[in-house]
Amino acid sequence: MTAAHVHHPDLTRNQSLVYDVLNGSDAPLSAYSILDALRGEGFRAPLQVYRALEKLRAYGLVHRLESLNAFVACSHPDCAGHETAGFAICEKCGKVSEFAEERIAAPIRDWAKAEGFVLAGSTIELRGLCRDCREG
Amino acid sequence: MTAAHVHHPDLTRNQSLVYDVLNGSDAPLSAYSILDALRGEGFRAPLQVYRALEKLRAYGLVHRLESLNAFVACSHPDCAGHETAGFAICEKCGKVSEFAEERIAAPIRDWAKAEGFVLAGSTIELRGLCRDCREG
DNA sequence: ATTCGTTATGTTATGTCATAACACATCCCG
DNA sequence: CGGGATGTGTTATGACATAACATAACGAAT
Ligand SMILES: [Zn+2]
Ligand SMILES: [Zn+2]
Ligand SMILES: [Zn+2]
Ligand SMILES: [Zn+2]
Repeated sequence: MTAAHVHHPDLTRNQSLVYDVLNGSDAPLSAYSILDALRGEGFRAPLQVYRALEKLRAYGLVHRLESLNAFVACSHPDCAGHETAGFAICEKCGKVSEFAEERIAAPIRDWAKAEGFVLAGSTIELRGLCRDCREG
Repeated sequence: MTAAHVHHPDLTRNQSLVYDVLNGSDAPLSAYSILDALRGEGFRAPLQVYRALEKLRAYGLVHRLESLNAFVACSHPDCAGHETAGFAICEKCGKVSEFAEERIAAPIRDWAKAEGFVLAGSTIELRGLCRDCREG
């Protein structure tokens, strides 16, 4: 566990197990990968994972990557706040960088406002090569 | 068919059928919905739809909405060009507005450049209420 | 016109991701 | 104690996507 989210509303055993698996991975994981990682802890069925993920996402501890059907632990201290986080996904090594740039979020909010679109949430995912993989 | 994509590399029969279904819909459609819509034309299996969709996406005629697992016809004349299109999805009526705002795309490219991230593609999807549904 | 590579198609089976429905347990508060 | 809210376990099912193989259509080169 990194230092990012040490403090938090008490997690249940299942939620904590799922979070730790995600946080210990350096790439996004599918729900079924998490399930397999936790069979030794007694997990048997997908719902045990999905229900934990649902809560962890509500707490802002975990994000879903829509373009991968996979999940990552949040890398920011308080992500429930910044609702317009984005993700840069390396197609070679699988690593994901989460960013929360006001320079990117603001024009999106502006566009929505001008269109009369009531913004409830956003998915911003970039695909490409991270710096390490570009140079390698 | 709108006037948007009248000119184009010849589509095969399957590609043309799939495109017409998407273009005639005012909301995104799943691959299996398209399949059902085309059973009368002889479609029997998901791959017939997925293969057509793959080509249509390569031509820039169709986009995939990752957050919905669904597909829409492009609403721009030449979408193979602008690689950073975004979509505003109304959670009430299902309508999707495609936008290609330089104000939004530019800061994303700038961020990638500064990070050393080689941008290959992007997913930008907004959820919320469209103007009509907000007022209703 | 025949050959041959490329692209499209048809079909079956399988893989991957996600949720419905029901039962039982636990916790917290009044 | 009672009773609602939340968490859990389990089985079954639904929704989305692709692997693998066979056949057909097309187009350019000989
Ligand atoms: Zn975050
Ligand atoms: Zn990389
Ligand atoms: Zn487009
Ligand atoms: Zn609407």
